[in-house]
Amino acid sequence: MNDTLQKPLRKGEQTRAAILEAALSLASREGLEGLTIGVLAERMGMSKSGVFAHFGSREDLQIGVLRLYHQQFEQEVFYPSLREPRGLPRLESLFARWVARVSMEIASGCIYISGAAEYDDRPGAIREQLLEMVRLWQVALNKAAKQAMQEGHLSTDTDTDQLVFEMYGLVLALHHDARFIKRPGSVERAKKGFERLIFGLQDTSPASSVKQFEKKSLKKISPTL
Amino acid sequence: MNDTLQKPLRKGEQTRAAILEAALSLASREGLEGLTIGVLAERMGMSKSGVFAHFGSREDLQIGVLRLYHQQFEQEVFYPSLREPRGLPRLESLFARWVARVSMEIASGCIYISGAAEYDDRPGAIREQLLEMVRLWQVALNKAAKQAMQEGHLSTDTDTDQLVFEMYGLVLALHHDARFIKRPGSVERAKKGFERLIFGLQDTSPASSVKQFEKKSLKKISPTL
DNA sequence: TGCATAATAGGACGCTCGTTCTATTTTCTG
DNA sequence: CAGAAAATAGAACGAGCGTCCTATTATGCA
Repeated sequence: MNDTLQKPLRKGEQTRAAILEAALSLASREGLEGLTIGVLAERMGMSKSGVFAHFGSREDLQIGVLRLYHQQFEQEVFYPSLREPRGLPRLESLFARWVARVSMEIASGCIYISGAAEYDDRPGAIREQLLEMVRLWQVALNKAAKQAMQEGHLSTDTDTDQLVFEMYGLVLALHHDARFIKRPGSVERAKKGFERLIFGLQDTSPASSVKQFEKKSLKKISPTL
Repeated sequence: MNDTLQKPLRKGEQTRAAILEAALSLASREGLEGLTIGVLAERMGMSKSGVFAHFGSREDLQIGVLRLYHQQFEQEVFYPSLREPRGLPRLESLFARWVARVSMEIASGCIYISGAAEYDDRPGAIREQLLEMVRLWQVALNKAAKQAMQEGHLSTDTDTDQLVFEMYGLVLALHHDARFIKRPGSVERAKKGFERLIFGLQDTSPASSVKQFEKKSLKKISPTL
């Protein structure tokens, strides 16, 4: 069998990408489960079958949307924070960028969060995909927290699982209050909660005073997010 | 016009109540938007139209479910806590009973929380009804927190809005981790988070030491929830 | 420039949904 | 117990859904 069909054709992938972007925008507002091929086609100015042909099924389309969101999340939140020095600065950057993204998404919605509610106990490939991404993100936060411990920025007996749990809670509360209740000031509350969370866990022993100072100055280097 | 038709007939209201209970159970699992008259009828062993006749529309059915849930929530969480002395004991009771209820709902789901995600920005009567209930609950928490301040159980400069925000975050994180990720230990994390939250806000001034003692002993009077 | 092939349109399918209409059964009451 | 009224069943509707099939159009390479 000859494998001569290697180069992907341009037009196809191009529209496929455009469809995925529109689908992401739609799914952010209506939920992944509310994403419908008919509406998507209408928004794209295409026929239903024309849109459909780019994906084997609706489920594949939804998973595509999920992957696109994950990619954007990595690009906007995760990777930039890796440029911060490991320890508290990086952890703070992860949280700050996360909050910044969610607060920009107030008008549309975070798919990690809305998806978690939609696929609570609806088994299938979509749930698996979403679960993997959320787990990955929590693991990344946990790792950053552990490094902050090792660097002496956090108390050595810090329960990092607990810390990540509470960080997640703050962002969930932000999403809830800002998006559902439409209450202003939620972003500030999330940030304030994080400060309180970290402040209670900071290593205040004399041995770590130098590193505390390091952290403070690092904060000045990396400006507001 | 004579108003002779006053007494409501028994059978009708009876089945209506039974339908609402089944609908609540269904909506807890599938979401309010996933609640379907066909499935509900099947579960009730009735015809679709038979079920439908008890409600003017699907929306009315959904609002009925919402009201039933609210009623149960009040009965299980709110009213029993009012029997606790005002201040920190009552606030603690509200949170503990709230957590207890949500952790019992892990298999089914809390409609306040899942509903908030579903009706993020889907306008209509259902959203309004849900919003009113959630607001009411947050106001109740806020009031309890303010009373705890007045009683001297919490520091006088406590930001009660912030406190409620973080309490809500803890429960949202519990719901998220337990129900979506299916991670064990989430209930303990929520409780631990609350302890940390309160501990940092307790009034530790000498003048309030008596009230602190009162609080401690009161805790012994009202046993585990 | 031609031609294989990819991309898209159009229509039809079976299904489920909420809702309505009409007929039948059940329930309560005078 | 009879008869009015309420409760329920059954069938049908129009709409929207995902999906499939078959043309038709557009694309990119020889």
